[in-house]
Amino acid sequence: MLAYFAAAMVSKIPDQPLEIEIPEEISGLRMTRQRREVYRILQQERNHPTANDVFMRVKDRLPNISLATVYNCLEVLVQHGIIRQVNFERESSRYCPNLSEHGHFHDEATGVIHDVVFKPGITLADVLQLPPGALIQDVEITLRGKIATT
Amino acid sequence: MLAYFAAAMVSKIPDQPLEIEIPEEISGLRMTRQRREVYRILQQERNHPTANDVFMRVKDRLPNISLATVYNCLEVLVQHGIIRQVNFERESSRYCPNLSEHGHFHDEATGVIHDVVFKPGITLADVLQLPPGALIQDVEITLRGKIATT
DNA sequence: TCAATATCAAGAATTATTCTAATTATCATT
DNA sequence: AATGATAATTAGAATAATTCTTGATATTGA
Repeated sequence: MLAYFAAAMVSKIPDQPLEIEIPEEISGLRMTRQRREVYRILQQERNHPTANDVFMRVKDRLPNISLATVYNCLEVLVQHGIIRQVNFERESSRYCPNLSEHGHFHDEATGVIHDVVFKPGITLADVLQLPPGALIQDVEITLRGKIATT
Repeated sequence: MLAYFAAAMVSKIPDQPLEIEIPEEISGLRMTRQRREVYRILQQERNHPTANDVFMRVKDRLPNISLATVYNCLEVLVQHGIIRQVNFERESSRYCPNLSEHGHFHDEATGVIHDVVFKPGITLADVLQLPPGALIQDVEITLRGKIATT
């Protein structure tokens, strides 16, 4: 019994970064338990997880959550501009809490996805010849390649 | 009977642009009948058709072609760098014979897809902060928005 | 011509995602 | 706290694009 309590206490020591506080509401969206945990995982796992990745991780805290709910949560978070959805070719969508304007470099050798930002002071409109009158609502810049090993 | 022949002759007058000649082989890829017709349609229809769009059009000339074959043809043409595959969000892939470096602006109001090029003299490496050693194999720049109606 | 290889067709299988219907939780009022 | 209204969640079925499988055809090279 003592051993059981000790184990329980030990297991409470966080091996993850300190828990992130998430408010009751973000951008007018009520943070339900499921949405909160989904969002928390995106904050912690910065490696652009898929819906299924999130599902597997979130089950630690909400064992009864369904994959459909994870999809629902991710969708509503995207719709409210709280996270971004990122697509590579026709692979599963990935999700990312980084809202600043950035693209993604997909290292084919390792599978790692790196965020890529513009050089300071440069914006997309500076470099592209857009159709006259174009009003841009969303931009996706995706690069595939490898990182040279020195 | 005469009327029938006359109608048949009239129907032979091309309403499409003059037929495009396609060589026996492109980039080391043998142009079979199916590949040739698929490629011809991409050359003619510059509106970024989906595999199914191509399938419907190609059936005029090859009534027995299957959708699987259209997918096969498109895939092998992409693999040989003869055409490009373009993805918008999670919609059906679209295909495009324009090989020059360019992005795509998707007008949400009309559904029209415009090719977008860099301003002269500017290349992507000029404007992005890439991870050190990054070797880029492929770039996808996708914009969504509307065209302002003056 | 004949064998080896490549391509094609038809339909089944796969996979990510969305939908449906039933249940549960939350909120605003009393 | 009970009540009704609304929103969220669940489980599993449905969907749609694409890929796979298998057997048939076509093409090439000897």
